[in-house]
Amino acid sequence: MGGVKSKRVPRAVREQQMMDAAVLTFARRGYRAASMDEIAEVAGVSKPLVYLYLNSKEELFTAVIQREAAALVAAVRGAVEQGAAADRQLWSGLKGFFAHTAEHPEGWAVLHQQARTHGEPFALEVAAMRAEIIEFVTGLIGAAAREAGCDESLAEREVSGLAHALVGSAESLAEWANARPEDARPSAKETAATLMNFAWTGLGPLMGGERWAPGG
Amino acid sequence: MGGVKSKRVPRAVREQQMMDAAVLTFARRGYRAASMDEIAEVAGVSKPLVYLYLNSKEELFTAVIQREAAALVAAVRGAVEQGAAADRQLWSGLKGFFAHTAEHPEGWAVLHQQARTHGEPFALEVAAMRAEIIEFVTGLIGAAAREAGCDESLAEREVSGLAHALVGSAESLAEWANARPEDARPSAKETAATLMNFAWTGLGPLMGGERWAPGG
Amino acid sequence: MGGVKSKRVPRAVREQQMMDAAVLTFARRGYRAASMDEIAEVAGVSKPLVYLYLNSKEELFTAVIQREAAALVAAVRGAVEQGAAADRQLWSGLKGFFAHTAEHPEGWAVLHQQARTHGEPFALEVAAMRAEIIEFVTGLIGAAAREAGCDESLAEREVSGLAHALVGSAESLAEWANARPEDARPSAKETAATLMNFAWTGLGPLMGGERWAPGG
Amino acid sequence: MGGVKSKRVPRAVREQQMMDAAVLTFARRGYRAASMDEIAEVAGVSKPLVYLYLNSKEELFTAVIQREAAALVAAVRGAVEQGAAADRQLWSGLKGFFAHTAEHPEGWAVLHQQARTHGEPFALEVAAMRAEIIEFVTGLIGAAAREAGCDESLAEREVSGLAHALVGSAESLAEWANARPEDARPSAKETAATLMNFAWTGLGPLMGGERWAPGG
DNA sequence: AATGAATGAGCTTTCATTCAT
DNA sequence: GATGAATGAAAGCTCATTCAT
Repeated sequence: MGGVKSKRVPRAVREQQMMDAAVLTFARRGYRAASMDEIAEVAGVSKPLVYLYLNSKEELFTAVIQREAAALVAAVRGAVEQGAAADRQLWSGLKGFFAHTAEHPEGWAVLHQQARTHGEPFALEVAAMRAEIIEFVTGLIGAAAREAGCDESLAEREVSGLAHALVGSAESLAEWANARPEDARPSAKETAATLMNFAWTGLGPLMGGERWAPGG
Repeated sequence: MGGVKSKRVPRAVREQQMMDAAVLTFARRGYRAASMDEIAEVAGVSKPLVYLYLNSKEELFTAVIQREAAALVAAVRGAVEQGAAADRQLWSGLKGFFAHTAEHPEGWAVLHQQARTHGEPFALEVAAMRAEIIEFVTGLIGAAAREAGCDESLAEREVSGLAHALVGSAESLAEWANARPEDARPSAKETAATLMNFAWTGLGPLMGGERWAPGG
Repeated sequence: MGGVKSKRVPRAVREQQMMDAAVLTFARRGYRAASMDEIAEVAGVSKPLVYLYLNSKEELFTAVIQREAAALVAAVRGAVEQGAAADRQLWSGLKGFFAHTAEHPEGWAVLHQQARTHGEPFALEVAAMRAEIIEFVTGLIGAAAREAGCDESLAEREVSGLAHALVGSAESLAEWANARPEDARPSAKETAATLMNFAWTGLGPLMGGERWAPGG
Repeated sequence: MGGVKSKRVPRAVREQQMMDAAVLTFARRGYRAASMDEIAEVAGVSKPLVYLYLNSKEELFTAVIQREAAALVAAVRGAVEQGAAADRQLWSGLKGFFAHTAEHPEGWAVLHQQARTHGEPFALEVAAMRAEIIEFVTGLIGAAAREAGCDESLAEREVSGLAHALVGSAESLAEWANARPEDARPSAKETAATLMNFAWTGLGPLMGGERWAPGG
């Protein structure tokens, strides 16, 4: 591996190559089992160069987490139909989320599986990203409540729980979708639809035949 | 830990002590970062004894996973009100689930965070347990559909997605609840209620003021 | 392994069982790689009992070497036709030697391969046995010289070298014979004949058509 | 040992230093008892470097065996007077053999004592080298037979036995010579002469006063 | 006469990290 | 900008040996 030997590459580019290699390797082996040797080899450079640019395994991992987290948030934010109704905003955001996690399965695996399970410093990094998304969803739920004209009926705390449940189920579904064999893997749209039906309509009404549908 | 030095303990007992220590240590450090030295120390025995009884780190981890998975499944099964309506069964099962994960946070962390992220052999162990629960939930959704008189309206595949979404959101909530500071941690009942409202009623109806409530 | 569980066996018998197990295990694994655990298991007893009777791995090995060495010397001495001509004595002694090493391949392997290659204390034990045999052979060569009427013609030192060469070649042949596949393994008599032709007649005369034969 | 601290040595050189150290240590302690720690220390490097270059104890041992075997075969081949009469060829080859084993006692000990007694993979390595030499000796015996005009008189199988006996006795003598105290150690020439007298002339004729001598 | 329970010490191996060029 | 050479520290695992019964 390591592809074509390309010497004398500018620092910024090399750093990205190293982080790409790191994402792959962390996803494949797990944080601890991934060795700097393998990362360097996959990146096609010598180990000292990795240290020269990224300083240490911890810093490298942190850098990777931050890069992947930022990319994910950007993808979601970019997908949301700003100004639309709450359910439409959620729907579009979810499509963006599932599309990104499907296109970057290793990045998602690093964020969702590795970063959260290998010590506080890394977990906090992910928590920060998650907080951003939770805040966004919380806002949406509040907006939906106002749209429905039900002021005060939802306690702050209840909303927080709901937002966590929603985000959590989205994360679970993303992992589940990526783990499926390629030929049975649902599209981002399908996954988002499943979640909207589940979370917006609710199982009870669903049983009664109701469905959520992307409205006007 | 390490507690009182109790020498000459029968094998069966020592094995449980070792597995207790292992659960704690795997949860605290992660599978790879947990050292057999630390596990032995926490168990209050020498390392060779751990190897004598549990053979290797992998086997110890597997044994731990199996024990914790069995305990969790037993807790959920034991909590379900058999014969009740589908929503009541789900409600009681969820209470059992959240109660168990709250009482055994390390066991839950090992199952949810460690076992699934450190290689196929371990992940498969958890997958087997998960399959058991998914099957149960799938059955409940089917029952609910029949109760509501909506034959055929739910495709096999849609049900599977919904079951995954439900179980996934329960897992996420359990993790979230356990991660909260102790004084802000919701009770199992509260967490179960949040999830029932979210998943059974649905966000849409919820906004309209509807609530799910444990019916007669 | 370990055969039938026979409890409460007198010490002398148990010790022999243990040494049998040790011979087998040392031959199979080598001195260092043979574990006291395996020896105890093969002997069908618990490890502490081995220590109670044989004290340590070193002492066990020493005891094994001494027993096997004594048995081999006894076999050779018993086979020699006392009073016969020198070449007949050698011939009968060699037959005894090859017969014993063929019937006790593990014992021979321990003496020849293990005892000599794992430190002075053990090597000396074998050297003592070897000295006994070398002395016997040296005597035979001296006798042969007298029979042939060639006094003084053989220096002390030359005789010693010849005796070593003869014994060494016998040892090599024994190892070689035991290492052959069972169906191609020569009998003790055949091996002894090969050696007599080689060592007594000599390759030169042999080429001229001469052969050694067990004379009257 | 460990000698002068010479830092930053090219890999090829270091590898030879490590193998030198390994030969010494394996000969002194035996394969199993030799620790990688001691080998590294004798080589004057850190243990990880030994692993970096030689990969594992098994591979290191194999590399050592192959190097020493090749050196021994080269020494013998180089010493043989090609084209001379069969006995002269044998005589010169033996001198080369005993000279090499005397100059490289540790290498010889590793080949003869350690490699053959620590498991198939290593034993096969030595067997391959031995087969080369046996083949050479077999050829010589055949040539001698032709020179003496005795066609057909020697069965294939008998020749094989004789070659093994000859090589075996040479090996035994080499070991014996190296084991003697330095002041009583025979020269390579003396040892070769002893063996020629023993093996070529034969004890019987020898007793009658005949001697083998390096002919014209 | 015999054993289940237990350990100190040591081994092979790996890894994150640095130095000198 | 880039690397071959090198290591301190620790991890998983095993073994000879002993204690208490």
